[in-house]
Amino acid sequence: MKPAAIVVREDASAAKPAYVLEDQVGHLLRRAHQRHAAIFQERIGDAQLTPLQFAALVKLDDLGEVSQNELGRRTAMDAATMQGVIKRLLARGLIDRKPNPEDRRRVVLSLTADGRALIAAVMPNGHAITDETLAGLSEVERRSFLSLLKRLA
Amino acid sequence: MKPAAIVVREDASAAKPAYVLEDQVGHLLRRAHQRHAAIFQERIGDAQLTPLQFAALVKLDDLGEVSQNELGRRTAMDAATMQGVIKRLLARGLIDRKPNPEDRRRVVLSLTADGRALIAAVMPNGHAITDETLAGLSEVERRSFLSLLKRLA
DNA sequence: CCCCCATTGTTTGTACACAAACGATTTTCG
DNA sequence: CGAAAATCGTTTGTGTACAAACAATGGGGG
Repeated sequence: MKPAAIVVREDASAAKPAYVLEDQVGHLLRRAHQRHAAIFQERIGDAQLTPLQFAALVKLDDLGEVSQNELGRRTAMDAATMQGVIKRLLARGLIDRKPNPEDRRRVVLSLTADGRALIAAVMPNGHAITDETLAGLSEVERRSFLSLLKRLA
Repeated sequence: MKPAAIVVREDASAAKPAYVLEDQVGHLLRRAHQRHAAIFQERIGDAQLTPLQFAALVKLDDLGEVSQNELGRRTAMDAATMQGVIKRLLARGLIDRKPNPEDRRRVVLSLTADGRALIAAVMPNGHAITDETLAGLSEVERRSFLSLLKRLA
């Protein structure tokens, strides 16, 4: 005869592990990113400036002159996305764009005076945004979180 | 006379804190999310299924019947985004949609047999995706990271 | 009962995000 | 040298993401 123990838990704990959406990294990363975007928009101080546009300006400020694809690599945007970002920054007169005489495939991007002024003005807000996003974590937790996140990215 | 120590470091460490794009939470969250999306697409096992569509199906599987806005709240999508997701799932015949007789503003969403079959088939891949995204972190680090991330989201 | 207000789902417009295919160039290598 | 391969920037198409405005409906409070 079959011992009862054999069928115990067939329906409960022994079942396949539940897929709890709220516990999945992907879902949590998406929500954290959404929250950050909301904080950014509210705090950056320039209603038109988006996170990607800000990132492009910051990198351009660092690098001086770069090609479009190179800037894309430094800011983790693909070439197609870069198109739109550059177009909008050009339209606002924040960046300059000219052909590269040494390589006719490339363009040379750089900040305009307006671009430099804007980035200088909103840079402190960038720090505040990072801070506000991490509010709720202690100093130690922040360091730990950022270090782990960096390894995932 | 002025002691030299007073002006030491005026230009270097004492300058305003540098804004290093690569160290900002927002940028890291964005990149981690990008990487996760790439892993998802490669591993989910259904070329048409996106992370949001998968999330909607999972929640619908949990809840049985829900309204569109309610499903949006449970999956962190706003009403406008939900429109597109629902439209594509309907087009593929994975979900069903009918009016709610008790409230003529609402619709009732539920999985079709095809939807249930698909979600059952790809659920294990969902776990594998979470796992692969967290590869590189130890068990302890994963738990720590997820717990901190959850507090940010 | 009726007016105010909240909620539901929809539409429009802007901005990422990426695959895929393209022409123009530059580089590499046989 | 010259053909193949790689890189650069562009375009098209699909799919999030969200603000803002909308009509239709539902739920009170006076």
